[in-house]
Amino acid sequence: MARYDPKVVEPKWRAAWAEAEVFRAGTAPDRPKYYALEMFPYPSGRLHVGHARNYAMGDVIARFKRARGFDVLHPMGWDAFGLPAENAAAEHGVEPLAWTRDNIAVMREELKRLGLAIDWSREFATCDLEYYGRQQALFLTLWKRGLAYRKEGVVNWDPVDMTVLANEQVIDGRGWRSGAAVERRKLTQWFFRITDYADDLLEGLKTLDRWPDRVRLMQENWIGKSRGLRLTFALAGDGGGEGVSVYTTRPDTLFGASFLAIAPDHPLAERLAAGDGGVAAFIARCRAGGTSAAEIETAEKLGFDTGLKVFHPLDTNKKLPVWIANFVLMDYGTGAIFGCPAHDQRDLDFARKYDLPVLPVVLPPGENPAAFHVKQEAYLGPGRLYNSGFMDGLDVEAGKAAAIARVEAAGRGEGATVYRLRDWGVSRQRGWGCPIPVIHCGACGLVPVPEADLPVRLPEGLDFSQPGNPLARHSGWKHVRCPNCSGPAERETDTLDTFVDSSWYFARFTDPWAREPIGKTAAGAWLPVDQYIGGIEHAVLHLLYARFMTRALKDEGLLTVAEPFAGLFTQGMVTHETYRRQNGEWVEPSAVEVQPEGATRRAVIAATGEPLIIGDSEKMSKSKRNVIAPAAIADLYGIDAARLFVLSDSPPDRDVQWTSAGVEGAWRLINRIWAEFDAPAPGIDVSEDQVGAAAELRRATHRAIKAVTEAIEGFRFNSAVARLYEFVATLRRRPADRAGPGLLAARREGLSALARLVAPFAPHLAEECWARLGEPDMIARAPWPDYDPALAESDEKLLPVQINGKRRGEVRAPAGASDDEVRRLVLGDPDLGRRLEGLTVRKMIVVQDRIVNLVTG
RNA sequence: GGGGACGUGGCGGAACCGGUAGACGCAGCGGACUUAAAAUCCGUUGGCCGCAAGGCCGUGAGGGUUCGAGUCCCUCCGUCCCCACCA
Repeated sequence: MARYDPKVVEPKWRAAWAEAEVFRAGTAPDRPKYYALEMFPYPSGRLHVGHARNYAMGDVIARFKRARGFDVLHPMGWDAFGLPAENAAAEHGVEPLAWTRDNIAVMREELKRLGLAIDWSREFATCDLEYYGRQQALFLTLWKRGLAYRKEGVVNWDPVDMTVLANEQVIDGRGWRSGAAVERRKLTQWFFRITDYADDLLEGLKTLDRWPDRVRLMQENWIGKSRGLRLTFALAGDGGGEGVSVYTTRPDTLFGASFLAIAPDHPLAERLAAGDGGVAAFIARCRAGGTSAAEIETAEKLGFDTGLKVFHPLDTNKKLPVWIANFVLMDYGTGAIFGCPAHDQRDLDFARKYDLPVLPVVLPPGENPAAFHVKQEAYLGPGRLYNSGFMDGLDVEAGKAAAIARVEAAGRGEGATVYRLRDWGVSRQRGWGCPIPVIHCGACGLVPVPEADLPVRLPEGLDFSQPGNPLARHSGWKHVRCPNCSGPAERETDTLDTFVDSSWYFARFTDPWAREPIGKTAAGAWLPVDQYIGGIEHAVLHLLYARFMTRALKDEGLLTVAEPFAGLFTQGMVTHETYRRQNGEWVEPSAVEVQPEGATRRAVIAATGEPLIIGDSEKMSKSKRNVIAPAAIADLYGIDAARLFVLSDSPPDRDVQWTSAGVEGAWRLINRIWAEFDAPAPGIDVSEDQVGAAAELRRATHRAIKAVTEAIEGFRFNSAVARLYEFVATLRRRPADRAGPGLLAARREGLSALARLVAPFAPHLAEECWARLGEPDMIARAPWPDYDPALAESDEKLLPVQINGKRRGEVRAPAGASDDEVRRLVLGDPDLGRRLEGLTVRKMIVVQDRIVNLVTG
């Protein structure tokens, strides 16, 4: 009996797959298409088992669908622009391109070692000129369509690194890399007009029935649609102009307004600041405030009374003061609010601080108008309007409608829909990204780089040693002639946010050889992605940007679908225990020995015996030194064991804790499976009834096929692996292989099914088993086993019998037995009869093939 | 502050539609093989009572609906995630 040796078997089959190009997509036009995709990795340098789990999941789907008769597209590439390469360049003086290419080379080999069913012929990196050059063409397309534009906006500015930071790069008000307090700065930046699609993106969520509810909800909240009233308050006195436009979702509380508040960035505030040092100083004070959650939580409400007054739009006898307030945001609504302190907590806090009137206008049910007062808590609940003129007596909803109607009739405003979603700022002051293909000409303004001059190539030899944008510092690159007037001009030195790179790569994969950015025929044939797999951390940003880009490209006629990802699965992480020395230094798991000690365990450094502190199981990270590399596992047990383990121990959308004992369990399974194929005929139990044994084995086989198939389809890989364990245990019991053609055939059927059921999880092992069965072709090309539903069911059921809901016995009944049959069996059962002595059966509930419950009086 | 998810043995988890709670794995315990150990194999393992047959309890806590609740409803406790001065 030959021991299974993954070190020999695994490379052999990987070479065979590559040689035969089994995973090449688009080779079977008669088959339906299936596009399986995992979010492509950032080439950070090393693969860890978290990657392995992510790609193993996609691989199970890809291999399963291939076996089920689909022409599967399962590509791989690299999300290759980004900061780590610049950091490496700054710290070690290496070119970002060289650093990235080296990392890709290492990670590609590591990925290949996972034995993934990937069409490697389609591989590309976003830092390839062939990719980002075409992205520049797409940028110009968006610009032409009015979906890209420049505007002055307030951005997160890192004063040390001298660059704009995305919101997600600001952690607790500080730059994630420099640690410097982030400033809010006004800068002219490029934006994508994602807000044009706000409603469409929201509506589209309803069609994504194979997305997790949680992700759809997060996107819905992020888009943040609200219905309300936009109205203008006319300024009293001179200097009035057009008045102040305000947005509210509570027009019903209009009569409770006691002040107007505008954002510090509001044009009116800036106009006032120009002539008043006090205003200017207040605005500066507001800008200094941090944006972290903690700071917002504790931030004091600050206000500045401008001295201006506005008329109440529904009651011109009433004038309201205009304040500048730090809690009003310029980029939501109109950047101005009316304050109704009685029914908004923030307004109330503000009113109490600055001694402004609090007039309740919604009377809670059961309250007396004379007795009801708002003290320190605003009233947000339902009720009847009062103190509200023509709206008195209406409920909140009717009041909203009435107020909107009246304001519209008076020509002072209109019902409006407002979204929380903001346009996507895509400018980055970075040197390692896709250059924005635009030229600034003193005479002609913004000029697109002509198509013939594309791509705009990143220059080599950029200086990353200083903070700021190396493209802007580069001596020659930015100086060009204007394509229009041939006068001296400058290139745009901002590069595109790397989220732009990842918002169309899935379309490029369908035809990476296309001359144009997107090969329309291939994209039309392959998209949408049938199953997309990736981390929950992209629930909003990447997944929303990709949905926007797909819509924009559809409107341009380049794509035929609006939704890029028909199915989405968000996988959990792989975690590992952390170990640290008494002095706090982290120790990597390979140096640690963990021993049981009573009910708990103790960890020591294996070499020295030095005791360690066992920490929580956490996401693998370099800083905590708890990273496990798949290669290390492959050396010990083979990559199939690692694949099996990361898929088996937890549901795929939950985190899984990596343990060496767990991998050893998977390794045991591999050896047990191999033993069945390697030694097909020992172990005889002659006393067994062979006909019965064959039937039982066939039942187990068809049951296993059914269970594993359904588990894979339902993304319950952990359950699928559990069913494999069970099935192998059944085969191992090995009733009698010696004689009886029925039994030998049943066993052969079982082994053939087993190999194919195992194949998505442990593909190398499966190939070896398949070959051992004498199959001439590879299992990678074999069809998924079918099951016979009749065979998967047993013809006799063991029905538990409950008396008053407690299990008290059981009866054997033929499958599908009628209520009456079961009744007779239950009443005729001597054990149950004894239990029912002295009791009257009032009711008998029979659930076919499942359970019986007797209710006694 | 708003929104959401989840609480099941020593551990990871299973139970898909309300129908035998704890599948499968890990760890533990007992045994076989071995001079011995490792590996492997067999058995066993929710708690309590009992020699046994068997009984009682049990899915965070409390209540409800139902013949029947881990699953549905209400209240509470705990953990985690997302968003957040969003008008």
